[in-house]
Amino acid sequence: MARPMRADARRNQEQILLAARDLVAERGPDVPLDEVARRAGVGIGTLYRRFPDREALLHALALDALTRTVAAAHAAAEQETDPFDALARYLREALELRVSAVLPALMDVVDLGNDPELGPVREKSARLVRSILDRARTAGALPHDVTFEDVGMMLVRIARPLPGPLPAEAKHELARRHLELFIRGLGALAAGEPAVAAELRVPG
Amino acid sequence: MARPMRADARRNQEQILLAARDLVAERGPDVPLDEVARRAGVGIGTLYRRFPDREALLHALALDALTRTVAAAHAAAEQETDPFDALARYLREALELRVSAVLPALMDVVDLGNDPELGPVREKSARLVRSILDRARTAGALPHDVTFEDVGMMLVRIARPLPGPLPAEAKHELARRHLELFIRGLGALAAGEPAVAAELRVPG
DNA sequence: GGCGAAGTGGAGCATTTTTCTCCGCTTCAT
DNA sequence: ATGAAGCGGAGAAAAATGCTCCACTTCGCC
Repeated sequence: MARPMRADARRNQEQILLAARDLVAERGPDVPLDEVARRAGVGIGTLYRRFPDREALLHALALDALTRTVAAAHAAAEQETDPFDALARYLREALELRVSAVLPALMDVVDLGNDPELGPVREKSARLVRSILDRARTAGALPHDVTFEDVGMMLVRIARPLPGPLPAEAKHELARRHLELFIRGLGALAAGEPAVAAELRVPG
Repeated sequence: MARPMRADARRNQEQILLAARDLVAERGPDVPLDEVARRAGVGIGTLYRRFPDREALLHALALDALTRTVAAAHAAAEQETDPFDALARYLREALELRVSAVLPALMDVVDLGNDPELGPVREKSARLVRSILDRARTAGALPHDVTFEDVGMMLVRIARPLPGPLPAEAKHELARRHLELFIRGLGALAAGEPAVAAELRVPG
């Protein structure tokens, strides 16, 4: 039985993951580990104690991101009655969590699909998000030719911090703005589509 | 008088810029220069002869990208009569040129604004693109609250290659698809807006 | 409030990566 | 045919990064 961690150690571990999340989102999976340690406010030795090497850190980061995605998708589906609102809510929450900036950056390094620990969580999150999308589409709130992959990738594009001199918080504010633009665009496209609902109704 | 370059030297210089363009777009401004040389099909010595250091190369790359942007904006404005078509055409052409992937990557390293050689070209391109946007907006083909910066940044988001295992060409194909989605979204948003044209007409 | 287990930090060595020079050989253009 | 221009890439030098190790500090239990 693993005995519980000491309180300071847990705090440090959380800070490390948080720092890693931001730095990986901004600068990719190769960011020097001593920078992660510095931003987390711990020594490099502490980082290496908790995560024996880069891969261990990135793996933990991926698991964290995926778990939060599942929770966010769940919350959005449960708490919003309107299908389009549920979709919008999920997208906004995913943006705040930075998952769509972190996970793609990890893809080159961690095998999200086949890893025995990450794979199932990833599948679960995909299933949940897919169902949110399907519901929106069935309700006529999403264009028919916009796929799961399209939405996911656009979210990635929007979530990835732009290069440039702006402080990180300003960049994130812009990302929020562009996400709203995207959400509005989806809604407008769906609204302008000729309804095909008739074809879906049971004849007679 | 600088005498003209030997034909093979010119070819090599072009190949180097092309290779740098793709690699900088994909991997940022820190890509190892010998990789650039390899992709260009030249020796590292050749690269260093033409561009004494990394900054010289990136500077040349920026100038090239800006110049092409100006040409593209010009062509779009001249050759399309419909204002929205002109905007769409400019966006598509900018995507093909990779300028919106390359220039932001250079921003951290080259001062596009204040550089005496780059600054003016950049201003010219901004002026042209702004006018394309203004015309589209005046024609009611662009939502009012979507700014020059919004469009530019969304183009950057779409143009930057996503991380992941896909070959570069597949990534670019996806970027094209998402640009079309963006263009359609802009159109749909504008179409759904209450017309304010009345306010702009001369009273009486 | 004392004690041992757990945790910490960062100097510094090892390794890898990247830069850039140098020069003997090749190619172009006249 | 010739010489000026160009080429390539080995390898020395420098920079970036990975990671260990251990003297010191802190926590949490009694």
